[in-house]
Amino acid sequence: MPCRKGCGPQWWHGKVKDCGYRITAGREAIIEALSATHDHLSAEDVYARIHNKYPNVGLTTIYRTLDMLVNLGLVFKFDFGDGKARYELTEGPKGAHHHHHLVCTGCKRVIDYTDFIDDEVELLHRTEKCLSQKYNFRIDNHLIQFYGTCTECLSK
Amino acid sequence: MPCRKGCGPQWWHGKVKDCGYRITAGREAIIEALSATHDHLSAEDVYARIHNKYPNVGLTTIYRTLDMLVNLGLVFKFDFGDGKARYELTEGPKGAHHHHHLVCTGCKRVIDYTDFIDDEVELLHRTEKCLSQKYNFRIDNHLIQFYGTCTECLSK
DNA sequence: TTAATTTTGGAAATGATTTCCATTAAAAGA
DNA sequence: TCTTTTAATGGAAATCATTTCCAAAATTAA
Ligand SMILES: [Mn+2]
Ligand SMILES: [Mn+2]
Ligand SMILES: [Zn+2]
Ligand SMILES: [Zn+2]
Repeated sequence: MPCRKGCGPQWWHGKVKDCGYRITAGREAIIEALSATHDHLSAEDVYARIHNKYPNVGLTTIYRTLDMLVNLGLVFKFDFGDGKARYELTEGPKGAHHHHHLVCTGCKRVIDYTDFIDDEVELLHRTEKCLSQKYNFRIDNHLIQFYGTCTECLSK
Repeated sequence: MPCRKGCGPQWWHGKVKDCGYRITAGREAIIEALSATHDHLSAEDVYARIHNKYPNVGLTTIYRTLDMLVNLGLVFKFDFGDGKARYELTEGPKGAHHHHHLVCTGCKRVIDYTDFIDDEVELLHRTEKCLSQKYNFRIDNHLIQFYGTCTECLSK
């Protein structure tokens, strides 16, 4: 018998519980917000998107939870140069959507791209293997970003 | 006749002047500090290294100058996750020393590496060409970083 | 020199993130 | 279900890197 809609065990519950953390309404809400978009949300963005449905989740909890999720590897934290940290799920319920970023230094807009992603990842893995050996450094993940000026900013 | 030691026109003067900026003692001091190391200095680090020789250069000037240098493309600004921005010359008087970074998420130590750098740069350029066309985005530079745990942190 | 303009440092403001701590809620057992 | 243990919470206050302001100083051009 299937559970009622929205009550089923979520794909991420395992990892959270395995690490000794509890499943709470706030945490559900935060992951729900991140799952619902491809945007790169700041902590306040998350707060704004959650607040109607979960008025009793405070900003502090959001910072704390995002931090926890980053440590668990469920969320990536980025600095796109606009003065606030931005977050994105590493993978959704449907699986990974591996991509890198194009960052406009003018307006701070961010574009996800996947072109050449396989080549990039392949090279990165090769490099990782070499580096981790040479420096005895355990590599968990990588970051690739291109910086420049977006269409909108160019036409000004 | 050669100029007195330390008084010669510096490699970076051209770019600064061309952009209408003046050459000042503070600016000399800041570039001097960055030139003297491969470390990734924060604004306060620069202040500390300069303060003896140039006691009248304030922290505000350092922030302002670093910002200017980043805009001129003479300096890179990084976020290695320790809560403060870190800076590094894009190229020294001897020319470019293109490298990428290995960042320890434990202790925030940063390792410069150049292994596979040519392959990386070649692939990045190929990708850049494609992306700039596809998204009509002018790409100025790129960032590659690997995150993980360094030797010291591993042995604990 | 003088005048016009940029640069400056220090104090104060800003704003994202953290810290504190008394209260609440989740989970595990009885 | 009730109880006990322990983790999680939110709101106020603190933190601290960076910015903003502005009158004074330095630089450049005339
Ligand atoms: Mn993205
Ligand atoms: Mn470096
Ligand atoms: Zn833009
Ligand atoms: Zn380390």
